[in-house]
Amino acid sequence: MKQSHLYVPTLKEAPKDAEVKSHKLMLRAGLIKQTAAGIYTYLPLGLKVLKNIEAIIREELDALGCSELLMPALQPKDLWDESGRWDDYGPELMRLKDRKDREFCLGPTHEEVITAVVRDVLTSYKKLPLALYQIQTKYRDEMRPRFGLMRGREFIMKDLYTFSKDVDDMNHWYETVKEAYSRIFERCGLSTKIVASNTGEIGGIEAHEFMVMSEVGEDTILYSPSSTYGINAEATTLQAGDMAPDASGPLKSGKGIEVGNIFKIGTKYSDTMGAAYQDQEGHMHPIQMASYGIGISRTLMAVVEEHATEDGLRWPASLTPFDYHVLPLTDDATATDAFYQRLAKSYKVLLDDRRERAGVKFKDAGLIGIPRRVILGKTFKDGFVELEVNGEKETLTVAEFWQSVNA
RNA sequence: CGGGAAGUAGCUUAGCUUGGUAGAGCACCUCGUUCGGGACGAGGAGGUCGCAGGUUCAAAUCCUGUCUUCCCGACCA
Repeated sequence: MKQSHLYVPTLKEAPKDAEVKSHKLMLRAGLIKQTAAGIYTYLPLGLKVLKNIEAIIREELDALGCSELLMPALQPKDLWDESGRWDDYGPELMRLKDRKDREFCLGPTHEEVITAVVRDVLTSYKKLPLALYQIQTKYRDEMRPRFGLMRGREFIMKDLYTFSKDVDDMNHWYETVKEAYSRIFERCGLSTKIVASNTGEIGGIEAHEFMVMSEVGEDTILYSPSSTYGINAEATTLQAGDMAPDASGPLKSGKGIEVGNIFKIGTKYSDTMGAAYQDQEGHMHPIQMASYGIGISRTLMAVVEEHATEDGLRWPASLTPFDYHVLPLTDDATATDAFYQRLAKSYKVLLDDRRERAGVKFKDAGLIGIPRRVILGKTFKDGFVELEVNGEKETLTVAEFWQSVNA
């Protein structure tokens, strides 16, 4: 990909609206642009990373036997009346009317829709279990959007719903997805703590959240430094210094970014919306549901927050928008283009073909943070390139370079 | 929603106290010199000073209202 075609509007100075590191950097590196409070445009570079996160999620969930579908963002009030949440949800629900005055909302979550989608079909024990997920834009009319992608009014989320014949099977899915979530975040370069939480607006029996510990996090976490025990402070009367319930030592307190959550819902929606199946004896039972979310746009922000320096992004190999950033500093377009074409056969390559001075290219490359940088400079005509990986620079002959990249 | 702050060119901002019709840096266009870590010089383009009303001979500046954005808090799958 030629940089002149990609639209990467980098900024020397961050807009004054941004305060936290990740927000400033995402604006400066040309990943996002604010469109309204808590509403962002994902620019090409940011979108590429989002797609990489999504690909990891799809791989892990598909491996569990989950299937992807896509539900509408625009949802009729009728469904929310069935569950009772039209009245329960409060002003966070984005409500609107069509030209005939029929009421709708922009979905903050999709329990109602998914239940309506499956209830006519999942009427026999033979069709259970089932696990369906989507990646979709969600809407919440937040009182106070915050910190760029951290808390938006429109954000991208993966939501998964499982349908089970009994509590044991639901519990099995719950544990299986919990493990998959840990793998997903690990592959994204994030270390997460799993903490017990409130079941909140969705309702249900038990819930856990996946937290990335960070000083810009909005949740307060109590955790045991010597075990895996952790709990969201809003779900407990425990305090920092108290003995952990697993007796592993005194609890510590820290801030966390909630990047994922999992809920055992039980039968709240199957009861109110009539999702039931017949067992072998012909008896009716409500379907046991669970739901599982990953804030994809928030995960992007958490990755930036955790990995970036004050001066630039730093992408984990699994998420990087490009494998190589090629910076030609000479006028020999023919030779550099040939080099680029060859490398691009095997890798995702960003070629800085802009007619900019070397300093500008270096600064922008540092901002964008592609892990491997190839500099085609003064000595390129003599058969040398410079390879910079994680700030470590070495000079190679072109032949050595091709050998090293196996291309 | 309570408290605080701020809206002047794409970004950062000066000017506002003491009213006289807008200035800089970066970015952009032209020319020249530069040419490996955000170059320099000269010239140029770009602004309903968030919006509306009021005071005044005159408003970016004073007054009122309103919208927007950010921060703290409360709230929150």
